[in-house]
Amino acid sequence: MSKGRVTVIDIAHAADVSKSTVSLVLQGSPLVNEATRAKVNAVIRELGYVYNRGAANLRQAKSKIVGIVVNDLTNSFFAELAVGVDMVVQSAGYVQFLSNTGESIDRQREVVASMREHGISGLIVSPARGTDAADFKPLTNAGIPVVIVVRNIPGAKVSSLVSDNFAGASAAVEHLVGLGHRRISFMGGFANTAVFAERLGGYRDALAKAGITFDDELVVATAPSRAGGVEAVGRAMLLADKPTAAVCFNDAVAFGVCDGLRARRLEPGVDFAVVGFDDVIEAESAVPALTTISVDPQGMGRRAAQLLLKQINSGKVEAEAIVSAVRLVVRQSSGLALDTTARRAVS
Amino acid sequence: MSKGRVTVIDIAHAADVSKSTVSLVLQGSPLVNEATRAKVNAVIRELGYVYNRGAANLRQAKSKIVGIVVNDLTNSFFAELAVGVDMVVQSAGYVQFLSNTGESIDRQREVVASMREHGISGLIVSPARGTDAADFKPLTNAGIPVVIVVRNIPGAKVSSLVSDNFAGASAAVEHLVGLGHRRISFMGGFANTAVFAERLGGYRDALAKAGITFDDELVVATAPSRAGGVEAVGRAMLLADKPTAAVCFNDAVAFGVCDGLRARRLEPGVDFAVVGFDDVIEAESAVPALTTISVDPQGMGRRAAQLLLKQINSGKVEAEAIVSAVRLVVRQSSGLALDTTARRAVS
DNA sequence: GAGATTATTTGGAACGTTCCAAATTTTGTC
DNA sequence: GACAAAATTTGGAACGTTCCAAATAATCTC
Repeated sequence: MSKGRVTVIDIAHAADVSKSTVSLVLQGSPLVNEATRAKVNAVIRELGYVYNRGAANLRQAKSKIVGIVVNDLTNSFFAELAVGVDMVVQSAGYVQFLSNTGESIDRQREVVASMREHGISGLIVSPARGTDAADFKPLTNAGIPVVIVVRNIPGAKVSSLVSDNFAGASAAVEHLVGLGHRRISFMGGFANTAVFAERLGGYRDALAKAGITFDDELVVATAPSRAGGVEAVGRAMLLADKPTAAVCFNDAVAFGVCDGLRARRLEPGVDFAVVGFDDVIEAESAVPALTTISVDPQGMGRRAAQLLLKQINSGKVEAEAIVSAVRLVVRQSSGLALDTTARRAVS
Repeated sequence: MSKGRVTVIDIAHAADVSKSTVSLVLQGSPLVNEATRAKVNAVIRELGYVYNRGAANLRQAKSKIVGIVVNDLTNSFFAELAVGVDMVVQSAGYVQFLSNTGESIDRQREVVASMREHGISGLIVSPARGTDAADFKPLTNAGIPVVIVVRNIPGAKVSSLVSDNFAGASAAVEHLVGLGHRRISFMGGFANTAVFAERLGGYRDALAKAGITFDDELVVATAPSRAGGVEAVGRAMLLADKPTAAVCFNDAVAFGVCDGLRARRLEPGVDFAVVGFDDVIEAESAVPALTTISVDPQGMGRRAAQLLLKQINSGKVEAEAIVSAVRLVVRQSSGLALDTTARRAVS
């Protein structure tokens, strides 16, 4: 009693009841008499008892732990996502294992295995590039619900929650066309990813609808990072028929594009229109404020967590695919209508 | 055998050995014969056995779980920190509970309690503002090592790892003085925090060493965010004797200061020198690139994790206070020497 | 106040692992 | 091939909880 941790049996002795009764109290069962409940609770506080969830799980096989693995926590988009998940998970009385894979498939496999050993009862994952659809089979086979977020994995028979990339890119193009642009570039992103394909699809579709013929040269794929954005501008500006606007793969790229423009003495939002994708937290306060497609990563995190919890509680592993609506947020980086700009430049 | 999960006993039966032997194999004990080991391992793979760490912990009272709670994961400084922790924790075979408190003391208390119930064997915490030194007493009493990072809590008898705020601010001032500045403002941060006090202390000390008298008006405390930086510039520019340079509480503030300067048609790094603090990932690629005090949050995360693991393994809870060295990284935002700038402006 | 109800409490037996002490097998020695 | 020594294997008994069936206590009914 002096050394080891305080257990339910210690409480039982001290409160002069059986361990079963203590257990009932712990679970807030209505079966126990108010007086005994009070007595037990008093002893619990007095002895500084701490509940051992591990032992409980062993018996009930139902942990209050979910796992979340993201491919790049360094990217504030994913950090926001994690925060969103954390919020709902926390208030549902769960706790989350969080791991960062840094886009490494091996690491991802390791952490998922480790989480499984630790008895997670659900998993949210933003998969590393190149993740195989079969990688989550063991989880689902064991009845552990999995929700894939952000990046879809074609063929995986698990739930997914991705943003409407097609509609987003499409809206960005429409916006630029509305401002008078016709040479619109698509900048950044790795070409062999599902997200890239979806966004590029939206871009092409909107161009077609506007009667603008698609020009291969205007899509410049680079790393989806700030540096990638800088590189993209560099390549695009080598063209004979230069673009006057760009829809970027994501906000990081968009910021890089702004940097690159400035390095060429072009002011984003004045001399060149740029639209981002994601609406990260800095997008609003940047100069110029970034016109972008808002996907509300924190909200996505919350929805993903809600979906996961729903599946955990319902006990059915039926896959559900949600595409999350996005909306265009017009700020300064896309500038005024082209005509106006032209007039200003002349005067 | 058909329904429930595969257990060590199932393996034992299938491999025709005892459960003890299986356990030995699982732990990689040298006591077991190579042939049996191979046989058991084969069966393990074949049956798709997954180790139940919960059950193991119950017996050994030694989990492979650490907790990490941060006050604001949305801030990329802390996200980086978490990634650093994750790296070493992962490769040591541990897994981490991560929770975000969003500066809420109540939430912090909740998650720490929850983590404790889940049996963490160590905790790394970047405490929410206003955390009481006594809050971690129960943990340490139970022999669970705690490492406080980033923000020190005076009086807490636990290990801590903070960056050398005094030296950092001091170096920033020296750098600016070296460039010829004499009206140097200190911008951003909440005045009632330990970190603020330390950085302001370094600032004052360096001013004194340079023979510049400290002017109260030049320290403008605001929220430690981008918006706070904008606000700070606004306030500082109301002064009769305006500053020509600023050392900022952190990089977020510094970016805000740049925004604010631009809004006033001043170019950071040309018309006004700004130095940040933290060296977040965007500092390098921003325009202008931010001169800042590099604290390498990811490195801090790694060191914190190493310290924690050391304490977990050694079994002693002796508190250790580490202050992590910082270094000045000169980029463009602090500009050229004042004279030069002046000459350029005239020409 | 006896019998029937209802409310409360309670000992085991799990859960899946590790540990211990002891049993068994193998190897070595002469 | 008998004995000792070393190597390997093995049954229980934990660990701290929850669950079940059953026991006990309290209340009601006439």
